[in-house]
Amino acid sequence: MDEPTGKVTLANAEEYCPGISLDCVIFGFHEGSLKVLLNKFTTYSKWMLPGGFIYKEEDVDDAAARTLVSRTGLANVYLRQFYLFGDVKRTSITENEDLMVRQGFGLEEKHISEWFLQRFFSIGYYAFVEYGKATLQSNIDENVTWFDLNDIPPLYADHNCIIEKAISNIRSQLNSIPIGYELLPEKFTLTQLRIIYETILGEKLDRRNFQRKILSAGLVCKLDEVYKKWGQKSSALYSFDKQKYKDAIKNGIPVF
Amino acid sequence: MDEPTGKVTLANAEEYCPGISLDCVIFGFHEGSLKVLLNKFTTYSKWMLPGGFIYKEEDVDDAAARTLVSRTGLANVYLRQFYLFGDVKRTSITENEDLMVRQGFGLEEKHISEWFLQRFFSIGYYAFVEYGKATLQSNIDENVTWFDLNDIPPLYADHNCIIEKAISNIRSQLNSIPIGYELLPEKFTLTQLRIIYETILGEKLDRRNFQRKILSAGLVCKLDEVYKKWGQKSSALYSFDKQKYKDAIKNGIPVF
DNA sequence: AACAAATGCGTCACAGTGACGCAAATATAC
DNA sequence: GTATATTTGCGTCACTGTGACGCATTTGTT
Repeated sequence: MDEPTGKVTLANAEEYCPGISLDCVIFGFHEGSLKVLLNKFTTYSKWMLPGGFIYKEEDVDDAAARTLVSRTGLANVYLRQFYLFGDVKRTSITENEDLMVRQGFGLEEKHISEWFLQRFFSIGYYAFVEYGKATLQSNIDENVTWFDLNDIPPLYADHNCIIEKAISNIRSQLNSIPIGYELLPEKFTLTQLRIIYETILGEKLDRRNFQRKILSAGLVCKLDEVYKKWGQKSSALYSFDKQKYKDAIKNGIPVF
Repeated sequence: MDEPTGKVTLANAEEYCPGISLDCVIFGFHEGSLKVLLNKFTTYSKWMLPGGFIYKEEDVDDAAARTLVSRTGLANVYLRQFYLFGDVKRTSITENEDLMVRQGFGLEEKHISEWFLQRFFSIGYYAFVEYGKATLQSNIDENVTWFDLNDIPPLYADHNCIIEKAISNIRSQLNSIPIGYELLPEKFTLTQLRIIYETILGEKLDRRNFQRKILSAGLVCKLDEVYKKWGQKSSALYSFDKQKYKDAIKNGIPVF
């Protein structure tokens, strides 16, 4: 399984589709690096991807959006299904037994253990959110925190693999994914945008060539303001042209 | 649900993961056009994508490969998962009731109807097979036939949408998918290869530019033989360089 | 014999790309 | 205060890939 939202979830197992869950790789950008949102049950040792189950009369995309709202408070977020993880060994029964017991259930509670300890499929989604707008919904049962993408601990089940797969998926489609538009605040510098691309691609990009390419795409426009304070020379701020962005998405024109 | 392999399947429902199935969009190339493999129960009116269920201790990829073997006799085929179809309304209960009755089951048979008439997820796979090597496994209960991609009838459930989604998916990744290598026989003409790309892209390509581009990729090599008989002038035959092809896949170099 | 269709080979202009140069602005070290 | 490192803004240059298209040749059809 992958990620109930507290003890209620397991107890209400019969409301959900059996044997299937979803996990979200939620990306944010802050202080020059990409972040991923993770959560952890206070009773359990490992961090997990924010996930959830699917109600019996609920579309999968809706379930994913619900999962996102429940962790970040954000709706209408860029959210895409990218893979179904369906190997038998992707979850471990002993790991799930441990989790179940720590959540306060006895292994002899058949209606729960039969539901929870079976083989689970998980639908992978990735999302881009504006870091500053997300309000992390931690509570007594669950911690929710951003982790630097370069500093992810060993996670529950195959969740490390799910993150890897999300990134390789994004990388291969980077030309048509509006990653910067979704991750950055309204005003941003081209260096910030470039770092996002460099992180996903895993390589340095030439600053001057990157700038030329971005500007020639015509989706960003230079503002009069400048961004000071950080490093050395003050740099120009840019903003996305929302209309041209919508046209680009609609017409399938490469975003980058 | 999507496609049992005869009456046995429904009767043995408890062997499979509930609520989830898989469907394969199997492409072939013959006589200048792309084909898709469809099958139909002799007792039922609509054609379907070849699909199947997943055994409780079986990886999803293995289940997809098993489905492919059962319809074409082919193993080790290029086969990729591309999407999970998870909308509540993707199947219709009345349509499935009809199918179930025509398969010889009564709606009052609870263990079957509860399993079969519930909401179903379906995992989409696409495959490329060499048309001439596939041996279609029709039998008394089921017909298996190639359909021209431009001549697909209205199918069971959302299977027309699944085909559309497969094509749009392939189109967006055409640069890194070895579609020609998998679909064509060992010796082929560049015109055949070009038709495949034109069909997927839905547009005409300039013959001379296409040829230049393919040859510059270095994955095909010209043979001494020529292909006669078809139209007018005899054309040169080409063949894929298997070693360079493997390197290209391994190193992630664009295939086209 | 004229014509249509397909192939093989080539040209040409243009846009995009990678690599890199250099001056100006700003913070830190001495 | 001066030197140095870092980052930004603007530009150059050579090369490649691409789209558009020309034209002779081969072969089947009328």
